[in-house]
Amino acid sequence: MTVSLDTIATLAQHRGFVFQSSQIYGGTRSAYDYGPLGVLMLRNVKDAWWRSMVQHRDDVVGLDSAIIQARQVWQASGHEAVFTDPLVECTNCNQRWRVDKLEDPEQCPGCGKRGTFTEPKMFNLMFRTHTGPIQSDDNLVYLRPETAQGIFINFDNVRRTNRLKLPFGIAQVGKSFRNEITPGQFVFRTREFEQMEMEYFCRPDESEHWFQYWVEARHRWYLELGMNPDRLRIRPHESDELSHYSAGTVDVEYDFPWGWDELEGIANRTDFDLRQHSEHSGQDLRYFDQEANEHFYPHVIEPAAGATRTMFAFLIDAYAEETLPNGETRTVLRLHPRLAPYQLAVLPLSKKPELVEPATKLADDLRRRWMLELDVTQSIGKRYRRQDEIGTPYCITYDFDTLEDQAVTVRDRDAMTQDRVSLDQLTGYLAQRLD
RNA sequence: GCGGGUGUAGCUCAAUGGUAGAGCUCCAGCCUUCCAAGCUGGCCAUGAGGGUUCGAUUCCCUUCACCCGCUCCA
Repeated sequence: MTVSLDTIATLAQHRGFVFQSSQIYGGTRSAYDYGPLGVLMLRNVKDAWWRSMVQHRDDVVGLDSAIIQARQVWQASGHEAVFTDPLVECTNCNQRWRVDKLEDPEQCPGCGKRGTFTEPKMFNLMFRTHTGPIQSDDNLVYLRPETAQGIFINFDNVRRTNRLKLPFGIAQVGKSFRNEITPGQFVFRTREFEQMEMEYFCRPDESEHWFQYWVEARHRWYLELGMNPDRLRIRPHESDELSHYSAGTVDVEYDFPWGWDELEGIANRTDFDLRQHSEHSGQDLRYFDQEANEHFYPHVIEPAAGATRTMFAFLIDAYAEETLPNGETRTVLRLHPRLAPYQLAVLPLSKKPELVEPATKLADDLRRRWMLELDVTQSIGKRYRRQDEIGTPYCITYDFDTLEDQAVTVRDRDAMTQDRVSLDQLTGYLAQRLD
């Protein structure tokens, strides 16, 4: 099932997953706003990541560092230099090139013409602002372009206060900001985005082992949440596309409507960051191994995923249109129950108070445990379709028989089958399927 | 940012230099009651700004946004 970007973007906006930012003013393409369903699903993606990376492990702890950090952080990390690229543009073929990477500064590698370049323009991909109300170069700061550096600069704080021994990891979920030249592909590339990053610190001689370990672990995470294996792949970076800090990187890629593109990068950052911050700050960030009685810089394996684009990929992956026996088409999001915005919908069969009142009580009871929508309007079939389209795994129908037999109908999203379940067994029935 | 294309209700599409229509969706009421039924009514649009004109959604300019390509990246 291949879904077009248009179709999925329309569904997302129509059902309240994602809205274009500043829409009433014409919109800005830098960012998107997450609506009632989107915020639930995005949170579910981040929760699933956090459970897998922090809660279920005894070797990884969490962190939430500041978006505004000292400018020196970005000087030490190399971002201030690397994220500032002078570019020239060829007026003949309209391609753009980094000046420092041109073999011949007069000749366009694209079309081969000479002397067709514009003047170099500076592109700084970091958002700039100022601390304090007075704007000057003295108080220039950047919005973080990645969450990773907040982890590195807290490496010693976290290690010391939590008495951590190698190998161990520090995980963080949060927003980052990059002045991308061209945002696009809906929420895939935006200037404000959310990352899920973990830095795993280990002995240098174990870094290859942990690199392979995390590539495998991260790949499995997507599959366990129901992503189609055929649309997911692991792609090692070529040596010429490695970042300035990386000794090896593989991407986890998804087959998006426009082709394979990156969900997550798993990089071997070596000791680059800790070494840089030690040298720039004057603080000794080496690790002391008591048994070996030696100081050294740990190496770092970094699984860095985009939260917003991961949610987007799950949305695309779950989308299906199918023809029903009666010839109608239904749209259904086959989302993993952990990722679906609502786990349940409670649907009284009729609007009559004798059904709506007890159904509301049932809903209030169930929503203490699961995210749930109560829907009273329109026909039951229409409400099923509505829930299908937003991925709700189970609909609970409260009908006139319920008043007699104290049982409800539980309808399955994917198979469209129905079970009659007595009210006193309902929680167990649902827990078995949802938790 | 550059080149090319496109902007009419939430969606799909009409129409027009002179009061912008429809279907679906959504909401309310009636009826019905397990897979998008029916009837009645209702809400909602020419992306924004400027110009030409007696009058602009229509013509012109600018801008914003979207799509394709280049580029960038989680």
